[in-house]
Amino acid sequence: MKPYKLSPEEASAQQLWEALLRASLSVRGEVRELFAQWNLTGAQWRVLMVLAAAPDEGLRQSEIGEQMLVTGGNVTGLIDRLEEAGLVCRQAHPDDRRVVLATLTPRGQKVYQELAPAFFGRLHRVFSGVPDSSREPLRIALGELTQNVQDNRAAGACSGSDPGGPGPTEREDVGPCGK
Amino acid sequence: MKPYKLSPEEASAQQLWEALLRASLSVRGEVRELFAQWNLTGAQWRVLMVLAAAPDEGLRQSEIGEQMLVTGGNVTGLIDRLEEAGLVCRQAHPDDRRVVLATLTPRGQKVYQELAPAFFGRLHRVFSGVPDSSREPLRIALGELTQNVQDNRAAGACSGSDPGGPGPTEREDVGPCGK
DNA sequence: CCTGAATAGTTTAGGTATAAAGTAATCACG
DNA sequence: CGTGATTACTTTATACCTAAACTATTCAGG
Repeated sequence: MKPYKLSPEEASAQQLWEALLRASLSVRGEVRELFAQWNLTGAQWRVLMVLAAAPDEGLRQSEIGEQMLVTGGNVTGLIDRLEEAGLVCRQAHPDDRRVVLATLTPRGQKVYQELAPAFFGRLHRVFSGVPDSSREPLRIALGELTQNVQDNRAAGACSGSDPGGPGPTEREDVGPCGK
Repeated sequence: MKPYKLSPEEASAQQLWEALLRASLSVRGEVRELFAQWNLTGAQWRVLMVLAAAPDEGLRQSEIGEQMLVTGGNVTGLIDRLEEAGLVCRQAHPDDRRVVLATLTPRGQKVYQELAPAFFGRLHRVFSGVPDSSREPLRIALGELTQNVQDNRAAGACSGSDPGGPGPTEREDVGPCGK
């Protein structure tokens, strides 16, 4: 198995990506159990946070999706479950009947208020190993990375900056185990 | 809606977590379309990478799960689909009949060899905005963060370092929309 | 007004992920 | 040897997430 020799820059990018992925997976796992105590999931908590920071009239589902970087179909399901749990409520937009405005119910606000200290406290402990002096640079670097990806995406959508043709898309004639 | 006043350290942790999450989500999205051209997903590609770097006899499913930071049940499904696609093959362990060894089929090796340059190249472009001088510190910081989480988890499992009692776990008496 | 394009949300199909329960094989030890 | 605990994997139930197709509404011109 010749292991595809990476160039130095590619290797560095790969290591960075691996580290980024593992870090985010680890933190995700670390806070998951906390949410479980409130019968919540990470995604549901994220919706609560977004709505808690939103104006009183609430947010469109599309706005929630943008802030969470998830698709509209996903938001539909998320709000479905939160509505069923009585934490969020859908209201019709007064001027545009296509739009759904989501707001926290009193119950949702209560859950947010109660869980917030535990959540942010846990997060504080998780990140306690990162020295104060490293936090700003780290945050900046991650923000620039995110921005970079989004810019590349916007640019690549118009100009054909991807010369390589697409790979084989079919997958018939499945061979047996290689031995 | 009083917005739960965060302490400065909590706010800094929250910003870091938000930046980390958004960065990893962005990169994930960026490479997704590349995999789609090969009828692959990000998770499936990750399995191929792990197996490509593995010894010839292959890896146990549990080892794959450890490297990917996912549960065993997840690995079962992943390997199921890759096996069905003819990219991976399950073999019995010669000495321990509980163990399944997963290896790349010739077809799987071929797909890996073909997709690797495109993948690492795209990754290189994604991370091109991160200056060389920042990469090592960034990687180190992310690695320490991951380590920190895992240590905390191991420690917290034994000693009761989590004083706060669990929150309300029930969710009946759902109230109507708060207006 | 009418019609076609755009927009907001929902639905559907399929892959990803967990926790928890279940099955089969191995191991430890009396 | 046999039995209970452990280990490796699978199964089940549920939630997350995407892309793509669909519905309903609004908007822009003619």
